[in-house]
This record gives sequence, C-alpha cells and structure tokens, in this order.
Amino acid sequence: MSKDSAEWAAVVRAVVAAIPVGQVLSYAGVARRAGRPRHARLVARILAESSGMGLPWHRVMRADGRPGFAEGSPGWREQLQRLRSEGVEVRAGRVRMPRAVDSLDAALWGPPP
DNA sequence: CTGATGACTGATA
DNA sequence: CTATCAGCCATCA
Repeated sequence: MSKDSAEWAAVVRAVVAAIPVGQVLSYAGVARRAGRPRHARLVARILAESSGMGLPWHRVMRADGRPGFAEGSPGWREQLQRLRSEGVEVRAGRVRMPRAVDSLDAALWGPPP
C-alpha cells in the first residue's frame, strides 16, 4: 500500500464526511472532489475498507441514484433507511441525485427550491 | 505476466 | 424511461 493512496484515502474520507445531512453525492462526485475524477471505483473500495469509522457513507450513491449495494442486500436496505431518516425522498429504491455543481455560484444561484 | 473483478460512469440506442 | 456497451483502474489469483 503506497503512501500516496493512503493519503488519498484520507482525502476521500474527508470529502465524504463533509457531505451535508440530507444531501447525497455520487462515487464519481467524491472522486472528483478528492482530485481523481476517474477513480469512482476506488472510492467504493475505500468506503468498504473504512466501515466502522463513523463516516456518512450512506450519502454516497451511484450516479443514477441507486445504492452501490446489490438490491435487497442488507447494505442496500441500511443505506436507504438511513437516507430516509435524514429526510431524503426515496422512490423505487432511488433518490434524486444533485446535478454536478461544484462552484459556489452554481450552488447559490442554481436551482432554487 | 495475463485475466478477472468490483459499493462505477457516460455515451448511445 | 430502460438496456447495452465500452472505458476505467487498483487489486488479486
């Protein structure tokens, strides 16, 4: 395990920890914020390895709004239940994913609820 | 070394 | 809207 990857894993964990309550982010979104846009799969791996660290891992979904886990699996259920308990609307095992907005301007002036 | 794998994605039909 | 498909990349057999 290279030192580089360990550091990046720490960045990924920080990014995930920074996701606000009631919001979700895709694996690719996390990877992009962590500085490695093509490493969505590694984000998934890191989350799996980081279980038990108190991270809000349930706020990280696939790009299509489904959980990363297989449908019906324990993790799948757990993730959706946690999201619901945070007020996230879950319909047919899916959530509404935010559009790729990273700039502050886009976040503030973008889609008004 | 090669090939398979996976909590993935984006383009295309 | 769903269904395929070719990329992607660290890790492991």
